[in-house]
Amino acid sequence: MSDDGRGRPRLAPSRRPGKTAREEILDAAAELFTNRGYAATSTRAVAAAVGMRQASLYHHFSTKDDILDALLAGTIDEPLRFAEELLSDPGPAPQRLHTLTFGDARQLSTSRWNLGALYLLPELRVERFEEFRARRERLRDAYRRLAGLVIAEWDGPPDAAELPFRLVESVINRRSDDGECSPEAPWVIADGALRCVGFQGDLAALRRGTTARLRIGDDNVTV
Amino acid sequence: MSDDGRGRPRLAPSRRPGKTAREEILDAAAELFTNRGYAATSTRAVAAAVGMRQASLYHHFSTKDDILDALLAGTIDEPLRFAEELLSDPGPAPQRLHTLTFGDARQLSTSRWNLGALYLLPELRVERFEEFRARRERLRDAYRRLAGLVIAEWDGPPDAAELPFRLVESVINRRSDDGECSPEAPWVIADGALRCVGFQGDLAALRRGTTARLRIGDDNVTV
DNA sequence: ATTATCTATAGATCTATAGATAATGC
DNA sequence: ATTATCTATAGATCTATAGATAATGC
Repeated sequence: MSDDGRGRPRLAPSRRPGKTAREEILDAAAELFTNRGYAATSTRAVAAAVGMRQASLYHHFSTKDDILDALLAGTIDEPLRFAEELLSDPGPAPQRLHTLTFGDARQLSTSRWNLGALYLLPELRVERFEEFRARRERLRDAYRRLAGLVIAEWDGPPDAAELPFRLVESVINRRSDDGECSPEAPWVIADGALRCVGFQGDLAALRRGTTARLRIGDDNVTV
Repeated sequence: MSDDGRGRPRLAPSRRPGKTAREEILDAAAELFTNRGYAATSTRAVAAAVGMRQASLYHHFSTKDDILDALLAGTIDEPLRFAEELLSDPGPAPQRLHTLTFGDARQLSTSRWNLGALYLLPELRVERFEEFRARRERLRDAYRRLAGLVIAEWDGPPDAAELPFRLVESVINRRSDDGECSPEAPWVIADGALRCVGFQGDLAALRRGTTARLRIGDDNVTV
């Protein structure tokens, strides 16, 4: 923790990754919320997983909902930024859609916890989470627009514009069912997204373009 | 209720569809579990939505988990039966996969409550729901096998066998996000599932075959 | 003085059980 | 007698707050 030494010491030693107590709490909450459910996880259980007392959580978060919101916000900001960057990019639409779907599918499949499983929580249908829901809708819309461009270009099925976003989300279900998602899956999903919207060009070329854009293998991976 | 008149009368008049108290409870629970979450819905709330006292639920179900299990079992049995029937059917694989994906997508999109949203609940990861999880895995496996046949036939991507099942599930997410799913969606999903696995034949012909098999428009719709 | 923790607890739940009651069936 | 409801409540939570305590910073 960056606040190391400040404040009364904990009874138990720290047992979570994270530079700050806040990060430790978020890591513990992510594990419990995704594995046991949000409503089913008590603040006491989160505190125990961090190695602190239940009341001490409230020094870092005002309510349990605030913990959930911090987790959700952390998953959507970068994908949304990248999607809107790609949407205003001048390159060929199929390549952009391929890169977006692969990038997001990979992020969802390799993140430490399967936080995407929280996106459909009925608990999010309240004003408190309006901002998160709005950002996710913007991401969904970026997918639809990009897919629409490919559909127009390849004379694909007009109503299929929704499918690429949903194929990417399927990573969440696979991790939920199997505990993991194979490293090939994001590629298969990106290819599948293009096929769904009627693209019949060279998928291998799109894979090369996506590899180049995301600099896979470099240290500069940004997604 | 078929037990009409038997037992002490309720204080409130019945306000749910269903011939029996059990069915009324399941309808109320389905609405609340899907709209507010399972753990977040109290047995008191379910009882209030039925128009009875909290304790009266326990005359029909021993535990809250039993209510959830009854709801889940009711959604999986028929799709599983139909999937395994199609798997052992002698017809062309693309037609069978098209019919299966359309049938299930339509069922998920038109059911009274979006019960599919309960499939990923972390609460289901306990012994109590093992049977439900096993049945759902059998359904998933039937999809994978049928998809594998089409992939072999059309030299499609070997790893895409998982995608049709996930595309069908995307109906759940769309209802969850939008409150509904367009009547065209099941057709778009069935076509998309075939495209994903490399099928490049006549989709319009598959649609006609699916229409015939499911007798859409007849009174005999079985899925 | 400030910070991060701790102990203790208020007040509001929640699930499930015990036993009474008000119908119909026989 | 049987059934389906009711009232009442036990016992176990759960979230959040109040106020004490044990560190470091100044």
